[in-house]
Amino acid sequence: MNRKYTIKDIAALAGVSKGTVDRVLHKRGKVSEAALKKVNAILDEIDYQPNIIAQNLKQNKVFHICVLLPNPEMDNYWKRCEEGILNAKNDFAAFNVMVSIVDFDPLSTASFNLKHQDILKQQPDAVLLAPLFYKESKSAINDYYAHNIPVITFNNQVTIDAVSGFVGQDLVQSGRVAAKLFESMIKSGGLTIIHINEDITNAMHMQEKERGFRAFFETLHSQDFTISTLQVDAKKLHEILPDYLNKTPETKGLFITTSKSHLVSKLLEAKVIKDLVVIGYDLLEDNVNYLKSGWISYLINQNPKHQAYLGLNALAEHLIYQNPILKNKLLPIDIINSENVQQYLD
Amino acid sequence: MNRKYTIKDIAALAGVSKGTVDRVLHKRGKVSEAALKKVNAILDEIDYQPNIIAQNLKQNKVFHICVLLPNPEMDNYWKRCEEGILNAKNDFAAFNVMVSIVDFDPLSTASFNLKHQDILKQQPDAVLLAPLFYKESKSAINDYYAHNIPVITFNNQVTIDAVSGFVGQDLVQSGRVAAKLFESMIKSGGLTIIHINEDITNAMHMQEKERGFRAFFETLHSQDFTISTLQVDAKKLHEILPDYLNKTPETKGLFITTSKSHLVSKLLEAKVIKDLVVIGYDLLEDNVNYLKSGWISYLINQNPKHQAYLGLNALAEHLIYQNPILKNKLLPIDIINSENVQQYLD
DNA sequence: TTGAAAGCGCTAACAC
DNA sequence: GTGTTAGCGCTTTCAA
Repeated sequence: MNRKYTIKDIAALAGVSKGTVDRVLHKRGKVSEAALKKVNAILDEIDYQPNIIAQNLKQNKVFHICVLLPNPEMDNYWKRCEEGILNAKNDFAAFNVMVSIVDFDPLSTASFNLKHQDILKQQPDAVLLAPLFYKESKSAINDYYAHNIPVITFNNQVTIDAVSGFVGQDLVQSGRVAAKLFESMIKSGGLTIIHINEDITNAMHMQEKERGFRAFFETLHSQDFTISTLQVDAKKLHEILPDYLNKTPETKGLFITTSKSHLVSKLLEAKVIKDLVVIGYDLLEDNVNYLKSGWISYLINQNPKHQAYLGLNALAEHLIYQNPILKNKLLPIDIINSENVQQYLD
Repeated sequence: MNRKYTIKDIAALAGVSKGTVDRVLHKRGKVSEAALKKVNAILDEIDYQPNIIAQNLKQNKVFHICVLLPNPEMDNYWKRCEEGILNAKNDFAAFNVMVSIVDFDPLSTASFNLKHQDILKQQPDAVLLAPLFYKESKSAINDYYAHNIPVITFNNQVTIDAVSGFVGQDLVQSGRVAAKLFESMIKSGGLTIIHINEDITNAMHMQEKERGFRAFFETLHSQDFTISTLQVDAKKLHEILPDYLNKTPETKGLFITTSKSHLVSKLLEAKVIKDLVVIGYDLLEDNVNYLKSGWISYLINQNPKHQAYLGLNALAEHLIYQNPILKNKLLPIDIINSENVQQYLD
């Protein structure tokens, strides 16, 4: 009674062979009206759950998933993504899922295109993609679609029907989270959104965060806050920022829309500019250190590791179990301070 | 070349039969010196990974896990645990893992003992346990240990060697997180820790949170804050709290150590007592509503659903794959405000 | 001490 | 149209 029904059971109950049951279940091959009825009658009564283990064993297929990822050596952020991918790879090794990471130069669209072609040639069963470059990614996704290869994107969203799913965060909402944190710490004054450009790949990210941030204060209808935006190149930060702060003494908070808040904190520390609330993104080592020493008040965790893990996970389960792929998997926007950071690092 | 080695391959390479390979791999049965050497020589050269799918299929075992849980109808908190359990149950249904939830009355140790005996009689393969009552839980865990049944506890920690593992949060650290949040919002004044007792089962929880909270301010070495503790019965809150606040006008913040912060907010709302920072626990519906309307500043998420899910997950993977059980799995201490609450509810 | 063979549940090729 | 059968990788029983 504990045992689950098998096709053998059903065959016996319906008075037909296992083959016929299989044909009914999967609507493959020809089945007579009479047999169809008998089998369906049994299926209606019992709760048949196919044994996926046996299914998998029989198929004995090797699934191949490619991951198109910015070179993890270039940026700690992608390193953490890689960790998530390796975790998932490990989890599914027993299910004959092979994972190859193909990395491209995050500063070069040419490199992206090249590596994309490499993957296409390999004819993988599915692709996980960090779509850094909007136009190129769109074109790549269409290529995969044409080859019937499901694609999940993570980190950056590319709105295109050819993509099977997305794993990431609501960036507009993430701007609102930062805004709310400022509002809880500061009663009034100037808040400056700082976009630190190292390359152009984050442009969309930064814009959406700014949008959410400003929207929050607009709905507040408060005259107490003034919001400004400062767009600055990472290399020029050390000249521009101190100057800016001198000219705007009413500034009480800095919202850094990328993971480079440690650059800002380093400057503030060097010039001993205290009493500024700094909120940034991502648990990079430098950021965490400044969080612990108080130069950064909060970090918002984009959870790159988990994003990548979930993306690969979804693809693997899709291939193995035919699980449908969620169109949009939005992860929580984690608020991190010096006291809860440790558990997020593990 | 993509295919993995099978015992058949090894048998062929070593010039023995599959049976012998199996005996060597699992050290079962008698194997001649010569055969042992040959097989081991092959095993040293290749990277053999047993096919867990086939292993599982062959064993065709149904695993039975019992969950001893406070009745989910009594408290929304346990309801969320139940959801996590059902999720995990669903995930492992394909692997012949059966999960039975056995609920006890969270106000009665007698009920706990009774249900524990019920489970013992069922002789499950593993047990997930919410050890509400310290003494009784300890005794129950010892019983399971005597029957060689692995036990994972969640939510409450019971320090005893007979337990296989624990999934939960560092409660002392969680008190520190709350303290840090207050410190970021309030420059000086009185902070009151409120323990709302409905029953005695949370006593340990509350004490540890208080310990972390006070420790944070002690290491601050600041004279700006005074910390007090208020222990109050839920039914008497409406008389005692307003009185207390009247007598201590310096009070700037309330730290509610249980999930009952909505009771406090309800009172503050009714009496229109604003400008008090309230921090509480858990994403119960009432709490979330007060968070959104601003009567609660932050909630700390204990993530009961995920705790239960991970506990069951660990037991299932232990039974299926013989995965070792982590002694202590500490979950992140999530900081929730009105802007990031949504994603945590999904 | 060892090999051969059956069988877990399912699929697919093959007779009839 | 339908039943039979072989086989996925592994375990286990049974002879030898």
